[in-house]
Amino acid sequence: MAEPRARKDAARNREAVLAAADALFSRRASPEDVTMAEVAAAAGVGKGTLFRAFGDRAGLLRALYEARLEPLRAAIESGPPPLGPATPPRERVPALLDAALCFKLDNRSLAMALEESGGTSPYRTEHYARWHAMLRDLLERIPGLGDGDFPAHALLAATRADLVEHLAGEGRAPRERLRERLARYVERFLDSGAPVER
Amino acid sequence: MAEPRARKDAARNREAVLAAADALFSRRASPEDVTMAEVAAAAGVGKGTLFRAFGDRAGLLRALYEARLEPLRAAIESGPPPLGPATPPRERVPALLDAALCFKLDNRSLAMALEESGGTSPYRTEHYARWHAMLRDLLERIPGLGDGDFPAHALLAATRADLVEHLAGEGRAPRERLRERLARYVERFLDSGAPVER
DNA sequence: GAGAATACGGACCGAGGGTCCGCTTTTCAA
DNA sequence: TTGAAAAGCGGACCCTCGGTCCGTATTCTC
Repeated sequence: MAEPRARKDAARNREAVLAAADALFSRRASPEDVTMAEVAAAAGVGKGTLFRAFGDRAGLLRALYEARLEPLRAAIESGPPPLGPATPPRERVPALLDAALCFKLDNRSLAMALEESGGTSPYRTEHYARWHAMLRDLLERIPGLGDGDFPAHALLAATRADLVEHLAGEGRAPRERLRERLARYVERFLDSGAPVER
Repeated sequence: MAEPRARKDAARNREAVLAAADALFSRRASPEDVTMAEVAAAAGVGKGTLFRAFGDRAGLLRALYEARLEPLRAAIESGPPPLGPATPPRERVPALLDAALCFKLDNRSLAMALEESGGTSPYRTEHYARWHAMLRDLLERIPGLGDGDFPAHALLAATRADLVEHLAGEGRAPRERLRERLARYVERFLDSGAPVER
């Protein structure tokens, strides 16, 4: 369990790789054509080092993703409203989905690489489980909506990386327009079933 | 433009490949581990033939998918209600989405292979464009719902192959339960915004 | 400062998608 | 019917890429 603490050259190289990969994925259009050898070269490191540090391609992607996700995660777990835990579910759900969308917009190629690129299903990751569980719980706390499990999946599916890419890529729809459209969609769903107000 | 008509051995081989691939993809758990060489071998054909007939892996997948989709497509374009064109939008939308879900359930590995496996975005395919356009138009014909473009994407996203696989795979949720959950979700969306009746 | 532990890196491997080209089959016009 | 050009065949071959291996270099510990 306890990590025996990394040697300092190992730590340095790990950071170098992370930085290099980060840069490469931002620069390149398609995540497919960033090769592991390239990442290693860009980081000034051998392939062996890269693979020892991250296990395999998926591991590198996951580490990168997790790193970029960190601030958002913090904001959700202990930040101020509307993302933080003090927000009532009815407002927090749209806020979370908006945040997810923005994250995908800001990290398009990386998100694509992780969610789509072969082999590993995006639904089997730990962070998807977190998002889904949180959303499900919030939904079930909103009166009038019943079971939140499927809706949570369905709403998250509306923010999937390749859909976002499809809608935002090539200068199709500007960021704000997309956010608005998603917001309207979510709102419509939340308003249904519970004609509480008005 | 005009296809110069295929030679008969070419036609025969094309069918053989299609059949072999169909069988292989049904048999195998993950689409990833059906190799092109394998397909060729199973069809009793050389790799060259396979690639000449379908261009590349994605082409083969597309052709297979299109073939399996054909009956459904016919039912939608000219069949009886609730899928056919005579159905009023309010009932046709749920019917279409249910049909999409069932199709994914019945063709899990193939759908996974096509939608997910690297390179080509599932959103750039011609058949996605058809589904989306149809759904969008229907939605916009339902009073009270405004722009149907994004909702059409979002609703279709709820039937994506890997999500379906995630929910149905490993004997998690039985077919009927999934259909019901999707139906409820769609219904909730359609009921909102337009408190027409009641 | 010595020895053990750990990490380095790039040569190497295997798999799989895709191509090439000499040979066979089909087609079609005479 | 026939013969030659067009179309197709197939599997050896190539190349890229993820991943491994191992002799060498660096770091840690005492």
